[in-house]
Amino acid sequence: MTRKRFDEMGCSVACALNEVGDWWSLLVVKQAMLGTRRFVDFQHNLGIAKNILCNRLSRLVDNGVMVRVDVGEHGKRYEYRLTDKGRDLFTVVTALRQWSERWNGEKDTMQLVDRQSGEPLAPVTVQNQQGQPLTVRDVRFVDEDGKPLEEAG
Amino acid sequence: MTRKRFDEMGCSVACALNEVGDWWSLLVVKQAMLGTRRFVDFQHNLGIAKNILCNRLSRLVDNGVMVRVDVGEHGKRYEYRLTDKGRDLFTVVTALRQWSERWNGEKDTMQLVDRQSGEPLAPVTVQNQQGQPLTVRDVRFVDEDGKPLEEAG
DNA sequence: CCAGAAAGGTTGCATAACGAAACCAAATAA
DNA sequence: TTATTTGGTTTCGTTATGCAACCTTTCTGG
Repeated sequence: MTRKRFDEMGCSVACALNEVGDWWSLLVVKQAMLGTRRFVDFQHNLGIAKNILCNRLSRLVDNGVMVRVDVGEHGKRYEYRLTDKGRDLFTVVTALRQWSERWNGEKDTMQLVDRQSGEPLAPVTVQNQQGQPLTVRDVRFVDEDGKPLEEAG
Repeated sequence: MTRKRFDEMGCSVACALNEVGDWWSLLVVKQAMLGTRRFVDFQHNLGIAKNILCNRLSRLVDNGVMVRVDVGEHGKRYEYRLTDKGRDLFTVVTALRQWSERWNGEKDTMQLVDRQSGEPLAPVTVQNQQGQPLTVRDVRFVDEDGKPLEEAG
């Protein structure tokens, strides 16, 4: 019995979850955003089992989220770094972090600030073209022809 | 061997993933945002096994992301609806959707538009207090005292 | 009212994912 | 040279997942 495949459901959310939807992948990406690059550092900072970490890094590399860079003199020392695709997950990770802090309280000692001003970040929001924030009730789901979807039932 | 617990790692991202970090939870939430409320509708629209769906809905209710509302005349017909906490995941789901569309191409027939103007949404971004978009390189990670973190190693 | 279908689960079983620890080869440090 | 670090793989036991069958209560058609 293989896990349900999410990349053929015709849903981009499912497709994204197929790549980073397991328990560990986004945490590895988040850790990489903090500057971690070496296998052992991921292992110690996350408290993840070695085989799982090995598997996750391989999957992230296969999916183009990270790259394995050879930094050894004779080729047996590696670094794992984010690609542009991986760095682009910053929005997702930050939205998730803020959501957790809003609803579960401040459980994180770490804070993110604007490097230039030193001020904390603004809450991540969905916005329209004019930059006004939108809730899920302010949007409509339409198909490719622009017709509204009624797929509740 | 129980799964690694993410809610005691001192990381709000991990804490969030502890609640919605499995393969299915965010898809259930996304489906609820489309208007789905009934057990069988989730089942058919997602193609999820009944016991898994049952388990996920229970977990989402336990975590305050959804509520089970009794809609039967004599109490055996239910609806599952998003709470405010659940609706607040709209940002996360939308960021994930847009990320997937940017990097994996348009695999979704569905589009989100502003209900008022009918225009497509703006890309979700992390912003500073002035509303200027920030990448991961534009931010600094600091501890509670404002001192920069150097936890790469 | 009665038969059948539908809603919302639960249970059993087989397979896949996961975690901890042991083991291992190459490269580096002492 | 020996010890240690790095980046894994293997083994084994537990947990998660998928599928199908079953079960109870509630609608629905006649």
